[in-house]
Amino acid sequence: MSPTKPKDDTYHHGDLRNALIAAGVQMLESEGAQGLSLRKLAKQAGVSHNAPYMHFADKEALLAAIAEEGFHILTDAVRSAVDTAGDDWRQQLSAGSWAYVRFALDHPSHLQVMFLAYEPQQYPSLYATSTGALAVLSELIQRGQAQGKIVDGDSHYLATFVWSLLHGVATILAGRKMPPTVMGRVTPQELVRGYVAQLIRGLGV
Amino acid sequence: MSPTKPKDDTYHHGDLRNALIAAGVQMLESEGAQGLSLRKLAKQAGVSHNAPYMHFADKEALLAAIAEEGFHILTDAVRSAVDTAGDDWRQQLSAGSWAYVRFALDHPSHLQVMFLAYEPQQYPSLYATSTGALAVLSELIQRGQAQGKIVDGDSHYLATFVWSLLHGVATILAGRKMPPTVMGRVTPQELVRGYVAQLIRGLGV
DNA sequence: TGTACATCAGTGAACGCGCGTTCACTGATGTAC
DNA sequence: TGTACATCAGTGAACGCGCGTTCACTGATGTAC
Repeated sequence: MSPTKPKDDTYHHGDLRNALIAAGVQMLESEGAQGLSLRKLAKQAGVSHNAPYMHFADKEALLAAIAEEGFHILTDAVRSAVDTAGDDWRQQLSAGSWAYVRFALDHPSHLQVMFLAYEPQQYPSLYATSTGALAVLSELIQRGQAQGKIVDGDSHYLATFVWSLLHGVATILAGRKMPPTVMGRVTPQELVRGYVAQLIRGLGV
Repeated sequence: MSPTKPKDDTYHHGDLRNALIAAGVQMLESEGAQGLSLRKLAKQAGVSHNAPYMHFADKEALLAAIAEEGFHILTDAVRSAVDTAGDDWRQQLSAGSWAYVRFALDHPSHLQVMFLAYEPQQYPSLYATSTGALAVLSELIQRGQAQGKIVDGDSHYLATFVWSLLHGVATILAGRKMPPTVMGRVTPQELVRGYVAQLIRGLGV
């Protein structure tokens, strides 16, 4: 067994912190936010129920770490969708937008935990990470402005506008609140695509 | 004691169902969604801890009723803001939008409970009520179209676009995720006002 | 009007459970000499 | 290289608690006759 490998069956877990976070991500999917408990996570990580306290002050701290991981996953998903969408700027925006909403539909409980009102001073790292997707949108908008596809103006502010729209559809769809009069005619992806088109029309030069 | 008055200190509560819902609304504010329990609600309503089962099948059913009440409150707030905003259409949209977001800021835990993914078939009344604010937006947009303030097109669809934007800002602000680079310069109300202006510019004729 | 009775909306005790957290502890690891 | 020792990351038992739900029950109310 090489010393760089994660060691199994040892007294020291080696990477319990990350194992707990991973278990949390998975458990949010299978049990929902309500059913997530410290003890279950410890069990899932194959460790005694109080071992988590070596790495997290309390349950909320662990929850915050799981939320932060969610923002990493979400940001990566949006970024990679944008990066692989080809050269057309509108395509890039559309792909990134759909990636955002798809995350919400695939992981509704995770999104819910991510958008709890954590005290920013208490979890500065979470706070910093939570604007990752916004940063991607911001860059994208700057590129759109450079290419003359979209109005000039504070790109960061415009990005929050787009973010709000995306986060709204995402939450409404994930909460099953979009009325059947709309969802009967259109898939979620088509809806988002339509919104983005509307958005570009609105922000167009 | 007149027979039409709600009776105090009787064996039969008289309006326990609504009392439990009211207690729930209040408790969401004081304790958050996590801290809401059947037993506490019963206690708050001055009734034994299992009396709620006379009116609700289980905890989720009570939660759904509290969510539904939230949609009523939200819808009324938006409608009354629109109705009292004077004759200017833009003012009406702006006022209604701010009412929506303000509800989220004032009652973040209630909003959270409202947007859980309840099974629509199981709670049809909740499902119907949940689009109340959207209906108000829809009427407003139709009025805007009639007045030539805004592009033609499916008003209901356009309303979901506006709703998504509003719900997004609301959730992002309530979850304390709007970056300080934006919030340092602007109040929530100014932000929403700016978004609405941007929206009208985008949807303008 | 008085009475019997069905129905409704509560009570109080009890269930089993899983929770977050604390405590004293111990095995594994790394390092100074 | 070997050894002593500090430090770190776990364990296992125990705490007190509040939870949702079930059960057998009882008081209050309305109605048929």
